[in-house]
Amino acid sequence: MKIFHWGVIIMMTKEETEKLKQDLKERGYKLTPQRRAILNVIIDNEGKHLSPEEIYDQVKMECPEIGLATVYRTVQLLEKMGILYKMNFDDGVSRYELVHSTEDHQHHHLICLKCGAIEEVEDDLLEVLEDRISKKYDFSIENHDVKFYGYCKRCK
Amino acid sequence: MKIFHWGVIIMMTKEETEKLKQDLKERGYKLTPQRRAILNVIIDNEGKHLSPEEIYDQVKMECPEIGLATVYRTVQLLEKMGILYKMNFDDGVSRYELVHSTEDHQHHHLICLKCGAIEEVEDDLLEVLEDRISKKYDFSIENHDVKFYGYCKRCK
DNA sequence: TCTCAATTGAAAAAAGTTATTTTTTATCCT
DNA sequence: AGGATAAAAAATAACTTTTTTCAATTGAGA
Repeated sequence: MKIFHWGVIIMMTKEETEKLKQDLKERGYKLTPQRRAILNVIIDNEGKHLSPEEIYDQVKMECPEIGLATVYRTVQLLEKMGILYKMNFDDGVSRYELVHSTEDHQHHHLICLKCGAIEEVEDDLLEVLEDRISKKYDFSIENHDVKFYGYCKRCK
Repeated sequence: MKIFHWGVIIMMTKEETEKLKQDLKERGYKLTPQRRAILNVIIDNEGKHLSPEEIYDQVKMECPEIGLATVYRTVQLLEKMGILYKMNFDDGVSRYELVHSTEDHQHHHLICLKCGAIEEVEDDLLEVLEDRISKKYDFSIENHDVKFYGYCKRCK
């Protein structure tokens, strides 16, 4: 386990690594050091919503010869496997976060218009609205994407 | 008024054109034929959520010598003036729609995962949720972006 | 260890968007 | 109307993010 000045770096446990290896194998994919390193960076930065470029910068510390294309390919793969969720905060890059297997709906995001901070909101409360829309528009809802723009406690 | 095989093309009325001219003048901008043509295309295609490229293709019928950069500059300007709203449906391009001055909140969108159709939903119903979030997270909400992904009546 | 398909890094290409430069034009002022 | 002037347009280049190509490498299983 590596320790940096700002705190403890969380890594995948042996069991998590085995689970990942298994998931990949089932689909005919391989567990390479690059893929493990990329996923580690994402786990280490939970809640930060890293872009491919940012993941690349971090992962190069562990894996200096890695290419940016590999990062793009890997996050795409992890998204397809349901391990990552791709999001867009209109800042010109795509950002990824870990899918929390405990939640059944995608959580909401609060985006500060001044400092750009992104906060996650567990609260859901959309069931009533979704039910109403499903019926009124004859549309079966699979997922939602809810963002609130405004000013955070530090900026308002 | 031009008639095409698929129906009637709606244009800005004299009054609307005058209003636009006025709005532009107040900010030191000019009403050029290109800007008028671009806005006409957007009005003609209400509900279609055109991308800059799509606007460009349409506007070239009226204005064959126009450049794509002019379309980009114009939609940016119209967005800054509060006439257009920029949106992102994760299909790789930004899309624009007219701001409806009658509604006080941005409406929601239903996006079909199969055919890609985008439907607008007037229903709001987010006040309760927004109140709760404002208090719980000490975050003042200015706007929201709510998308529901699923299957439309034709595809489900 | 051997084989083979999957994966990688490097570079080029694509795709979307923005900036630069020169020329044109809409508006304002007599 | 005509002329000055600042804004806008066209054309092109540049830029940014993401994807593709391809030869070389490597992981996983026999």
